[in-house]
Amino acid sequence: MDIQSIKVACSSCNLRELCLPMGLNSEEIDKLDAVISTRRRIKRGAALFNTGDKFTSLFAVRSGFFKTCVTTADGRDQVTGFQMTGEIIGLDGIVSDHHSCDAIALEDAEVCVMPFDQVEELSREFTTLQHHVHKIMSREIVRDHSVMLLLGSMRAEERLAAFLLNLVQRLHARGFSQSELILRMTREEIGSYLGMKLETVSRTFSKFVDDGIIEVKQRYVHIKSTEGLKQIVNPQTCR
Amino acid sequence: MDIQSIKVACSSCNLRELCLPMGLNSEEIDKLDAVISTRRRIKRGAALFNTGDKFTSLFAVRSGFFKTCVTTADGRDQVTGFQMTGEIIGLDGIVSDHHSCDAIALEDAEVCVMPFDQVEELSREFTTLQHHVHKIMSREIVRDHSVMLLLGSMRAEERLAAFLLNLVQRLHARGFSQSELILRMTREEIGSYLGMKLETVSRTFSKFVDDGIIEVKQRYVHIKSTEGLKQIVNPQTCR
DNA sequence: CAGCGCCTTTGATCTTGATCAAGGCCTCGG
DNA sequence: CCGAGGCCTTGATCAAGATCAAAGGCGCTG
Repeated sequence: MDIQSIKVACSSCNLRELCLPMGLNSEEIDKLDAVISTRRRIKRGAALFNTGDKFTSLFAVRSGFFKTCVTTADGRDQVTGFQMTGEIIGLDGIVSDHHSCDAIALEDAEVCVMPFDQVEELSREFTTLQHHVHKIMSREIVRDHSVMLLLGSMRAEERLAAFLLNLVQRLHARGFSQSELILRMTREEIGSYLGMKLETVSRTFSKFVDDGIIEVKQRYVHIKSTEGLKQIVNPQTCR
Repeated sequence: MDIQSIKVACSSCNLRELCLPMGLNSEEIDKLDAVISTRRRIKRGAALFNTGDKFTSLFAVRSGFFKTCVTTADGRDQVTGFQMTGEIIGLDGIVSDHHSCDAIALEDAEVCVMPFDQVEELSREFTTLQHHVHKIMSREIVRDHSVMLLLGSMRAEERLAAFLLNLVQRLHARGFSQSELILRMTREEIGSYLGMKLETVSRTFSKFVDDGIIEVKQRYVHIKSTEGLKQIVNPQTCR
């Protein structure tokens, strides 16, 4: 088993500002430390949880990179999101006490385990934490709506441009470059998320390169013109 | 203004089993009655709220039918959901204190107004209510993921079949027929939700009629073969 | 009851992205 | 160092659905 009994502490975690404890005062953080008592390591390619698993905890990504995906009866699957450091995984499990998607590590990763009954208990005590939990769930809902917009009414180039802008913006918020990134997922996984085939993803990357908007070398991407990408997403905000 | 100071009571509402108070005991329901003190009437075509409006309350649909939709800078929009009796609208507003979508009544409607700060206050007092609020948000997240699956990896016929099955199932849970329904939305709105053009929606309806799976007369739909629709959604669960 | 406007249907054509296919590159293990 | 397998790119062709266009039906309003 990959459960580790490492003693961990939000109070000394440099991700505090990104993660669940955001905005809590020191007394509140001390209490939260008591709740988040374990971390768990996940090897690249392994599942944090699978569809149907009993839901007990939320997970905060401490390092590494995840994808979540849902699967149909007939084997098609759809990546529903990519999660990086500081993001919360597992909200899908609350409604039915069982997870409704798979969460797979795209590189060796570590998560903080937050038993949900304890999160609820502490939420009743601290308004700040309660409100923060609500915001995290609401944020996921708003994000999902924007993915629906992307899938329902954008063309392939627009989708990929929006995807790259979103990724680099989230990485930038974590202190990484605004213009360079390493993709942690395959073309096929990008395609699944964006509702297109891997060949189309590859071709669209090539087109952006031809147009001088980005440079690509395998998983490495250098965004030469953020403006160029923005214009692809919003074809003429003029009018 | 369409705000009404009608005294309302969850305790005497026949939608109790579908709505927020689900599973609460009588003491808890009494307290909730104090929170939900107003209803609001919305005329067909009018907005319950618009993108950018200040978020203060969640709304429970008491009668009527709504759509929610997000809009891009350049004017394209995407229907993100249709809400019927007993369903909760407004969760998108929690994260930023402002709504991130429009909620439009598709027919004359009435909603119960639930000031969110009071919902949070009561949630701290009652574990049942707290857990129920979490479940409602989680359910929305799971629903959104299944729409992503639909938009990202299904073909037009599969999407429409899945849409009809979902609608009729929700209506059936409210005591309506399992095989007949009146669509409250236009072909264009269905198309926006399903990521296809109104002509394609119309053609796909016609194809289902030709195949003898449904009968359609304008907004009226009679499902002659639920099995037929299911087989379209899951092309051969055999293997 | 007539007329208008919106919604819907259907046909013809076109475009985007899927599919099929082949080959190259990079990584990792032996 | 070599070989195998996974991942990526690119080309050729095809098909689903978009777009353009026209006409019919229905309900609402004056």
